[in-house]
Amino acid sequence: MALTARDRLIDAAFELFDERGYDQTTVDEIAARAGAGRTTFFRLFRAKEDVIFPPHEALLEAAAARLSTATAETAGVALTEATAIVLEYYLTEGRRARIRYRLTNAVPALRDREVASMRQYQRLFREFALRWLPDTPAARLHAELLGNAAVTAHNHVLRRWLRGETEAVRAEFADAMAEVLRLHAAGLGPAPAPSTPSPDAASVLVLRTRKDLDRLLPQLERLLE
Amino acid sequence: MALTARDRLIDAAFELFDERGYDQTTVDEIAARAGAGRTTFFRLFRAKEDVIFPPHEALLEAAAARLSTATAETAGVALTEATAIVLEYYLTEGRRARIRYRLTNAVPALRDREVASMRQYQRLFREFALRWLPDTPAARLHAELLGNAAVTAHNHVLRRWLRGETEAVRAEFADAMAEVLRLHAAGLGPAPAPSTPSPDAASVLVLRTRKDLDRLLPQLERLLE
DNA sequence: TACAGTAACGGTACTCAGTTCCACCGCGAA
DNA sequence: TTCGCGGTGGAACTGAGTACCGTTACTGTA
Repeated sequence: MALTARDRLIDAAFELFDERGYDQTTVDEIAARAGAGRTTFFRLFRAKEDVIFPPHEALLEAAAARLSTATAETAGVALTEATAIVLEYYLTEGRRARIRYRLTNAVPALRDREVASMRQYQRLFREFALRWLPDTPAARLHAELLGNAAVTAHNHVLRRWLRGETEAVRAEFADAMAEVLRLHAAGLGPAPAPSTPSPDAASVLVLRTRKDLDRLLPQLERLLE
Repeated sequence: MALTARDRLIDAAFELFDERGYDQTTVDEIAARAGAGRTTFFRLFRAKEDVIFPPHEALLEAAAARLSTATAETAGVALTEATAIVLEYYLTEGRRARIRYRLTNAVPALRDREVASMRQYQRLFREFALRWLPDTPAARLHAELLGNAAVTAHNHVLRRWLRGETEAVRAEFADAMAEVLRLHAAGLGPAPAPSTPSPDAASVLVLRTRKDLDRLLPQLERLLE
């Protein structure tokens, strides 16, 4: 099966933006290289900028679906994993994520769009946090802070990876989210301090191979003594 | 002294946007009502959107100036007051702040611009927080979280005021910033919360006791094989 | 096979934001 | 007066985004 027009347009856009830069590329040129018409481009993408951004609608839906299964006890894990869905998408993008990162740093319009799209996730997470909180002004502030903190942790770790500062993205993200949840522990759900970690907590470990475990075990035993 | 062309353009823009809406108003119409030319508009404002937004450059400078006087002991107060400078500007705007709030809620392009401009403050506050923190990955995350939290607290309270949900903006903002600083106390300045464990690997693995490790180890080994 | 309905496609022309170039005006200095 | 010179506005241009419309390709139906 041949690539869809949508895929061809995305390919063409990344190629051209990478070669000449964003402002130096017109929508006509993208459409031409993709063998499509201008009209088709704007039917498939609301604006020129949209062609290089992740499918945030789909990611938002996936994240919302993950959140919908949470209980008060697993809220922290759910938030972590919902955020991880977005992170995983970026990780699968490889080369494109790097091109986009360079472009968003260079072109103000793209950076603005990127920043603005984060707002959607913040809202989703805020509404999620509000489920477990009383309807008070203080709680609404807490919910907003937590939602923004989750997105901040995500972006922070993602940017480190995009800059080549780390390979252990998933581990760092788990660390960052754990820290976020610890900071906001007072405001969300039952405090994680008590000695019964939920069974889902294992998913936060981000150990991928047996070697990871061997490496971490000595540290763990020392810390837990 | 007559109003400057800049002031007349701002007045005209608020009037027209308020009367007809943002998309239904062209730059030519704004310039015409202000008795100026199109060229003058674009010399004074980089884009159509900019004409209704606060002078963020000046506010950023003022905030930075306030921050520059801080010591490690007064960092929290400095951050609060620097953020308050921005809040105070909005409070002096009165009617215009309300018009802008309605417009930014209705017009995606304006909301995006508004969100993007917040990023400047986040960066300023992050750099400020980094002054008092060691140069470690964990500290950089803390700095970013704190910077974003300060902006979040500001926006949260400001929006409540814009929606008419409160008159006690300054008091609520002080409360919110106090809460933010309390949450991030572990990461900034002298910690008022004594017994908080430092963020280590231990906080990620929700293991709290040696017994937890013994219990989970068999499962882990099985999973990782 | 022919035909009708429908959905996607692509071309054309339009509006308007933003840029560039240039001519003009007022004003102070030599 | 004449020479700059900063501020101004007009005119033309590029390109994003929209509206309209004719054409093509793919369905199901007779």
